[in-house]
Amino acid sequence: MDKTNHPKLEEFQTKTIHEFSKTLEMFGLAPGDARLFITLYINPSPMTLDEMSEFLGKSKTSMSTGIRSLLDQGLVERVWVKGVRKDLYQANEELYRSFLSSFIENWVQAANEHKNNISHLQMDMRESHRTFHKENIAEQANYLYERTEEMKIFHEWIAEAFCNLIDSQKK
Amino acid sequence: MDKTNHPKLEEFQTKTIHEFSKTLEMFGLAPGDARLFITLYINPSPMTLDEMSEFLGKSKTSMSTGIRSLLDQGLVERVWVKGVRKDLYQANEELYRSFLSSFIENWVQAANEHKNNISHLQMDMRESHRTFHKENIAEQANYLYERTEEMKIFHEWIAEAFCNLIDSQKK
DNA sequence: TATCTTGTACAGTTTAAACTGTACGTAATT
DNA sequence: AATTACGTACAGTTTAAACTGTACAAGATA
Repeated sequence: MDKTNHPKLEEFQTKTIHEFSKTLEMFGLAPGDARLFITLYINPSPMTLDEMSEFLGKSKTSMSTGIRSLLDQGLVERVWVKGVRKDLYQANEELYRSFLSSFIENWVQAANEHKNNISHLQMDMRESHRTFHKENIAEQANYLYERTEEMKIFHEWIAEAFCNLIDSQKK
Repeated sequence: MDKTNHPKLEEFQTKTIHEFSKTLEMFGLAPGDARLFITLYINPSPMTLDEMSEFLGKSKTSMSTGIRSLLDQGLVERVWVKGVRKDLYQANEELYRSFLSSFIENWVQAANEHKNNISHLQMDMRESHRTFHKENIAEQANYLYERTEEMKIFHEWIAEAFCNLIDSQKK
């Protein structure tokens, strides 16, 4: 990490990565991506793929795909330094904002989407209502329908709760 | 699912499972566990391992380990029906409560734990402060320390935000 | 223009997770 | 007491994810 490094410092860096990684993984970030992100996060200056590769002891290809993934999630940004040919990357400033937009906003969006999909399912089910009644499986069908209704409410609650979380951070 | 079933109904059940599973997976539930949980959730009566096995098309062993996992997470409960030899299981009532206690409470706990671990790391780092200064890596070491400080605040925020989420549901 | 560098696509490999079938301990049935 | 039924431990298999090395395209350098 950076050019020179010291075994004791590196130990702390590794431990920090290990510890903080657990939290990010908890929220769905892949372990490898988490380690890569934190590596950038705790390094004072932007890093090249080769530097990351050396520090994490993984191939350059892994770093390339990992960085791509982090870029897509908005957790990392590319940085330009004139005179430097290699690509340089750094962790986006402000952990909260990154976290919020990368995870929580995605959850809200996904919750709404899944809810809509369930609504469409319900429409299809209503169309089959007569058939179910004829075949004497109305009980099961109705039960399923009730449950999908609960799922919709659940999704609404998720979306609302996490929206509030976003607002509470903005202020 | 139950004794008799109908292709059309089964199709809806499968689709419901597929759809709702995405949401539960988003919060860290393993795909297999999610499907199993939802199977129980949408079935009007408690199910045996054999019934789950047949419905999901997976081995009985898988069901056994899956159920164990769901029991540990408090998402499923065993149910007694006199005269029935086989173990019967059903999804815990109230999606919210299950969800809250199984996921969010765990997150809060984990966030606090990780924060404590980082605090301990910081103590160790302070002890190495002189060494770092001597070896001219004070800048990197200080930067790392600053970042761990931010991580602690981040963890506090996580814990608080999710605690509020729990409270907002209780009322 | 010819030569190096750098990032990434791709195929192949390693590693880990999910799943299955058999075999056995325990408890119910006869 | 003998037999059957049930759940799960365990070993082995299949499947998917993570990772690597080579090769190549695009851009910089000379």
